[in-house]
Amino acid sequence: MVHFMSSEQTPQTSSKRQHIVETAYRLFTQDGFHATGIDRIIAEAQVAKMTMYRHFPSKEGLIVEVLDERFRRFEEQLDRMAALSKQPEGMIDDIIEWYGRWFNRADFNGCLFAHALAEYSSPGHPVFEAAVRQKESLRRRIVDILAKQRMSGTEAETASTAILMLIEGATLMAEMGQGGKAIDAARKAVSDIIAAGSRT
Amino acid sequence: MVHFMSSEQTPQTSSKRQHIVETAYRLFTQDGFHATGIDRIIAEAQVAKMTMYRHFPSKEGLIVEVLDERFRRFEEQLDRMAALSKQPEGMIDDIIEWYGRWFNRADFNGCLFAHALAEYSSPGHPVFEAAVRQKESLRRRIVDILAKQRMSGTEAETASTAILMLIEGATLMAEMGQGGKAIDAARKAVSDIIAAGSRT
DNA sequence: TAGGTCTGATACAGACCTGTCTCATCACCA
DNA sequence: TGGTGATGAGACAGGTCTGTATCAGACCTA
Repeated sequence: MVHFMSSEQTPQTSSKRQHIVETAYRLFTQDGFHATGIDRIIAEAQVAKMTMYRHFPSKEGLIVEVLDERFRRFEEQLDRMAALSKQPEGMIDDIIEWYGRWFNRADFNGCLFAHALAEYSSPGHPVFEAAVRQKESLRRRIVDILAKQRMSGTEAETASTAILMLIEGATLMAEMGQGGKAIDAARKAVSDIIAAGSRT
Repeated sequence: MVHFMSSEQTPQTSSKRQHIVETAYRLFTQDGFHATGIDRIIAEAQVAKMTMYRHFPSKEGLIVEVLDERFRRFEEQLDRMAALSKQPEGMIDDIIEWYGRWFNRADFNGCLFAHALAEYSSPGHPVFEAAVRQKESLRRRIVDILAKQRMSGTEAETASTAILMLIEGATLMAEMGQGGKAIDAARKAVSDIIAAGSRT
């Protein structure tokens, strides 16, 4: 019964592989992508270099996998949050508060996807595309929530863009140590935007 | 008449020095800070390595100088814009449109200050601090404009934070090729926020 | 026990990194 | 003309980078 490492995702993911991804995530978040070397990752993950290169084709491949893995977790958490709240009215506020709690975590260090855009800014680059996926998905979720609140399609497109921008801007402010103020302002701005959009 | 290179800013800035700063700015913007090596900068600026190291203490010092220089240009342009428009009512819209024109430039590649925060995320780091200066200055300008529109102090603090977040978020969206949509949404959101703030 | 797989450890190649040093040359100015 | 400072060119040191190769041992399963 010969079995090769099936490409991409194995049903039962190797624990070594997962550990490498988690360590890389932590280091990429702390120090950035270019500033974090493979040697550092394998040292802190306590695996051999060849173990890492057997699981990932290259550092770039590892970065994409880290982003995709974080994207999956992001989706799971938002799905869970959506399942909990019954009516759509408070869901955007819930997302804002969820970001606020994230900002207060000791290991918060900005949005890894936004940082990936900063370091790999070429459209078409696998890292760039992985980052864009997350931003597009978040905006799509906001559009759906606004639609459930009976906002019209064109209004929801515009409002969701504004709300996404507020979230991204708030994350940037949180990197500068002003997360609390940012969340307060975002909460109020979202309320103003939705009120204006529903008033039409 | 012996004259040393006076520290920091010489009245008549060396043209070599300025050329290095401009080349470094272009490369840092295109490829990021860590991904851009000194060798590349001096090759494209067509100066010797020692010329660069005589003008700047280190790569980090060059980065800070590039950011500070861009910050000065940023301030100058906003000052000029403020001097042109007579009444404060349209000034925030002017800033939004100004960002919109920037997004459409061929050499647009996101905000260098935001990228600096992504790559140097430690508070206290000179690069980090240089980036924070620009964001704080922009918010301060918005506060002043809102105050001139007779918005109350506490309202203006919150609204300016929201508007800054919209601008930063719009810049991120523009990096993903959605600058037009972002500007439209920002324009409307700013209008909603100011209307709600003034209605109080 | 035997064979195959995964892993750790480590050396290595080749490139690139920052920063220093030397030396020849050029421009300017007294 | 002679001196002075700025510059160009390039070697160099010492480190780090990504990625590959090799070999010995651990582990599991037939």
